[in-house]
Amino acid sequence: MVRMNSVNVGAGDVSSVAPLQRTALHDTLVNHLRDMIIEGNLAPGSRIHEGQLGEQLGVSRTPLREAIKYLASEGLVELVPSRGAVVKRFSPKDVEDMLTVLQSMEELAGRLACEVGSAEEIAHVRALHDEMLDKYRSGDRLNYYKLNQAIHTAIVQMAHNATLSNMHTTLQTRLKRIRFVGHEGPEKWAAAVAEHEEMIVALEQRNKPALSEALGRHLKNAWERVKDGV
Amino acid sequence: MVRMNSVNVGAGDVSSVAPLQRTALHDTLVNHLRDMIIEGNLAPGSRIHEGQLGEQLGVSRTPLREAIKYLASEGLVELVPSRGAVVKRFSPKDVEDMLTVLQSMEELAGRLACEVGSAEEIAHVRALHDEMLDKYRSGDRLNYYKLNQAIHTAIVQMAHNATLSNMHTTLQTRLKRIRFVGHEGPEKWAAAVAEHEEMIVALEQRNKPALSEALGRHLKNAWERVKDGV
DNA sequence: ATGAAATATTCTGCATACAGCATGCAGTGC
DNA sequence: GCACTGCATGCTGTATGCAGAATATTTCAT
Repeated sequence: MVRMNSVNVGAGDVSSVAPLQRTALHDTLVNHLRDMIIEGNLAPGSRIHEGQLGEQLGVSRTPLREAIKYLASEGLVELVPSRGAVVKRFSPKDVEDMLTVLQSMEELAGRLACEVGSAEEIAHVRALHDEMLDKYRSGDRLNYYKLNQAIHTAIVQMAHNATLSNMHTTLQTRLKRIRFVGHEGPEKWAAAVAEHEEMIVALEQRNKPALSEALGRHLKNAWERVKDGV
Repeated sequence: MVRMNSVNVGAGDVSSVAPLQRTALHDTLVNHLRDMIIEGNLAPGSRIHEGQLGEQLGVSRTPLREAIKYLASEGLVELVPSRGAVVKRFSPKDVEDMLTVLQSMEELAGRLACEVGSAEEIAHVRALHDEMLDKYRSGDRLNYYKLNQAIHTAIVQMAHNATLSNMHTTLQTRLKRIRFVGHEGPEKWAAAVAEHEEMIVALEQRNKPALSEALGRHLKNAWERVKDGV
C-alpha cells in the first residue's frame, strides 16, 4: 500500500525529473522570428512572405501565421489587410519615445526594488555587475552587453511586478535591434560603466531616489550614445 | 509607368472615398473576444474551446486561433501547450501591479503633455472634462465612466508618444474588466471629480509637477476604491 | 513607343482535413 | 474493493486546399 508512484518522491530523489518543457511550433517560431528581426535577417520595412519563409523554415503557413499575429501584438511587425505582414520600421523618434518609456519604467522599478528587493537579489545583481566589470576589463563587448541587459532585467525583476517586467522586456527586445548597432567609444563606455557602479551602490544602500536617478540618467545617456546611429 | 490608380488622389478631393476599411476576420475576432472577456462572457480561468466557440461565432478555427495568439501576447489569455488557451485570471496583486505601472505611465504622460501638448488639445481635454461634469451632475455613471477614460486617454495621447499610448491602452483595457466592477460611493465619486478638476487646471497651466502629482494621486485613490472589490 | 486595359500569376485569408496528445472510462488483476 | 492498464473520445496543433484580392505581365490602342 505504499504509494510511491507518479509522485516526484521516488527513490533517488528525482528532483530533476522536470515537467519536460514542451514547446508548440508557433511558440518556437515566435522566438525564431524575433531573433531574425533583431539580427536583421528580416529587414525593416520588408514584407514577410508566408509561403517562402515557411518553406525556408520547414513549417507550414498556419503556425507561421500564428506566430506573426503574436509578434504583431508585440509591435515588431505590422499587419496590413490583404497584404500580409511587414517588419516594422522604427523612426528615430520612435526609438526616442521607447527609450523615454523605458527610462520611466526603470526609474519606477528602481524605487520598487529598493523597497521590496531581497538581500539575495541585491547580492545577485552585484555579482552580475562584478562579472560585467570583468568583461569590460577584458574588452569582451558581446558578453558585456549581455550582462548589461541582464543587470537591468534583474533590477526590474526585483520590483516583483509582473506587468512591469513584461512590458520592460518587450521594450528591451524592440530596442535590441537598435542598440545592437550602437557602438560607443572607449570614453563613453567608461562612463556607462561608472553609471552602473553608481546604480549598484545606490541599490545596496536601498537609496530610492539615487537609484532611480542613476537609472534614468543612464538611459538618457544611452540615447545620446545611439541617436546618431539611428 | 505612372501608376496612379488605386491611390487616394482621385478627382474632386473626395476625402471620404474611404480607404474602404478592409477588416480581416482575425482582426474583428480580436476585438470581439476582447469584449467578451471584458464583459465576462468568457470567464477568467475558463478554457477556450476552439471548435465550440468557432461554431458559435460562425467562423473556422484558423482565424480564431490567430486572434487568440494575438490576445495572448496582449496578456488577456494564457497559452497552455497541448491544452489550448485559458482566460487569464488576475489576482489582487496583479491588479495593484498594473495600476502601479499605469500610474507611472500617466505621470510621465502628464509631464510630456505639459511640454508638447498643443493649445487645441488642451482645450479638447477641457471640453471632455466639462462634458463629464454634466454626466456627473445628472448621475449618468456609464457615460461618466466613458468620458473619464477618454480624458485619461486624451492626456496620454497629448504626450505624442506612440509606445506610451499603446501600452497605456493595453493596461487600461485589462483593467476595464476590473474597474467595471468597482462601484464607488457618492463621496468617493465626488472626490474623483475633484481630482479631475485639479488635473485640468494643472494641464491648462502646463504645470508639470502638479499635473503629474494629480494624475498619480488619482490612480492611487482609484486603487483604494476598487481594491476591496477585487 | 507609350499608356492603359486585360490577363496571368502570386499571395493572403479562411476553411477543412489529418495526426498526435490529453483525458475519461471501462476492464483486469490483485 | 482498489489501483492500474489499455482503449475510446475529444481537442489541440499542423498541414493542405481553395477562393478572392493584389500585383506583375502582356496585349492592344493611340
